[in-house]
Amino acid sequence: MNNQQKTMEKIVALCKGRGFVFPGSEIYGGLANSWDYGPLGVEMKNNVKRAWWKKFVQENPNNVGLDSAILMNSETWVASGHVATFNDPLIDCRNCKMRHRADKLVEGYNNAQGITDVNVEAMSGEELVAYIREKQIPCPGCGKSDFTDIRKFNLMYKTHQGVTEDSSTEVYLRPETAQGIFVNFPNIQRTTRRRLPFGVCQIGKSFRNEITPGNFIFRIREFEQMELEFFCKPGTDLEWFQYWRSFCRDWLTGLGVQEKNLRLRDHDKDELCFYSKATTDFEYLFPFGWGELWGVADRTDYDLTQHQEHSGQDLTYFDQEANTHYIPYVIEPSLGADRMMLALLVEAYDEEVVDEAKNDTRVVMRFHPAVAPYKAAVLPLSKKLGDKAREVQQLLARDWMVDYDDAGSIGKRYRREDEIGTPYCITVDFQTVGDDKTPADNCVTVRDRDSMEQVRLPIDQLHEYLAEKLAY
RNA sequence: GCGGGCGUAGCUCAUCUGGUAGAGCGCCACCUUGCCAUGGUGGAGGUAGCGAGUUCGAGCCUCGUCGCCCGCUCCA
Repeated sequence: MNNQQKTMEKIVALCKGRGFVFPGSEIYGGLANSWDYGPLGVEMKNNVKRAWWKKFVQENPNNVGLDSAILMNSETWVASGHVATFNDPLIDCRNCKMRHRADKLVEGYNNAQGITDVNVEAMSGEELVAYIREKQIPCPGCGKSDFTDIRKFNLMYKTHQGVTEDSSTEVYLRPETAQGIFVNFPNIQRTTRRRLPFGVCQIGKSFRNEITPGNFIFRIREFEQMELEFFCKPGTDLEWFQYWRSFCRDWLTGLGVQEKNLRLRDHDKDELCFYSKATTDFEYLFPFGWGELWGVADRTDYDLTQHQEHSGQDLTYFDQEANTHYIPYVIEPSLGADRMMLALLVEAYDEEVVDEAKNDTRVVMRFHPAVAPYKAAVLPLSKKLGDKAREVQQLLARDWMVDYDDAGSIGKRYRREDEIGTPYCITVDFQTVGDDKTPADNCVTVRDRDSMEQVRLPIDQLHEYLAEKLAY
């Protein structure tokens, strides 16, 4: 099955039907583009985050973790540039209803006309509108020049700190987790006594009031990021950029993302953000097309320099060897946890035709064991075997999420587990417990989701067997 | 924000030109010594998004409202 055959409809239906992801606030009619992770979804998401943390923090000698606050001093966002640049002056064409960014409209017009003596970036909203009307700049959509006034769209969520709205301080919900790392750079460097290079990892929610969210959990307004800010000596940054670029790629493929569904796209000079020296987008082939999954950027010393200027604090690093102070350069691999979830859901989705004549297909989620919501399921062949089966489940539950299902035929239960991607099914049968004629053999049958092979082994070897299979 | 579409059981849908809602699947219980959906019996579950109007009567017509989906603008 290729990724175009795995339609978003199928993915969304499976997620809703099995408890991975539900539409947010559903009983009230929903809230556009908000999604809740259900019992299976939260297990899987936790697994994704745990896998990331393991590779990027636990096993990495250079990196440490952080969990900074969502609400930050508003000056943070002035320094980072978000207050200025997360504001888009949008304007609508009254004739064809197309929406444009006013500054881009003027820029495009000036470029076409060869006008170079106008500084668009310095113009206010009123000036932009006046300019557009004076020059009768045409709408790229329909050619007419009949525009509304500018409406400001700030992509940052704003709220108030303090009990009454009017007398309190405006604060923003962070639009990225990165700034929490930058402002803590001196604290972390001092308390961990790290020398460059070192990195700080953080997983957390961010909020962007996107004008157009969509595609299920691909673009949502409340999302979770897994970010690393890797601080290094100026001049070594491009080397580290390459290092993290391939490190990230290995992590993805290690979790089962196929090379053919992944492409690394380097930004050319025009596309680069104002702060960035080099950026690579990791793009995944979603059912709706290629979409950004991971951005690896060389942010230079932009952020720390900005914070040093705005805060008045010294954010330089003292290099013992060179006996000099400097502001480190930063490599930022930034990954969306929700996008990673979606990519893994798409990657795992598979349909098998069991019997063409009967039009019988089954859905199998071929998750990497590390991200599968349940690592195993215990299925007693009969409800009479419930006591023993529960015992087996409890034995394994100390270490893993293990499902238990005794409802319906055994075949139906295998299918249910296949559909939620459980890698191993363990059946307890009458030989396990024995009866009047035959003694108990204390063995269970373990069935592998992908190979469909069955292994019969003693219960006291089960834990060890699974531990080996599930090692990540 | 604009344009288009949609809103009947958990899911997929039916209900002929308006006459007080049905099916399949799923789910649950019991029976079945039963290893890869589709044995048997029984059962739960819908004031047709919400509100108003027209009508003797509205899921079906009209208006409003809420919400969702698709497209566009945007995604330092």
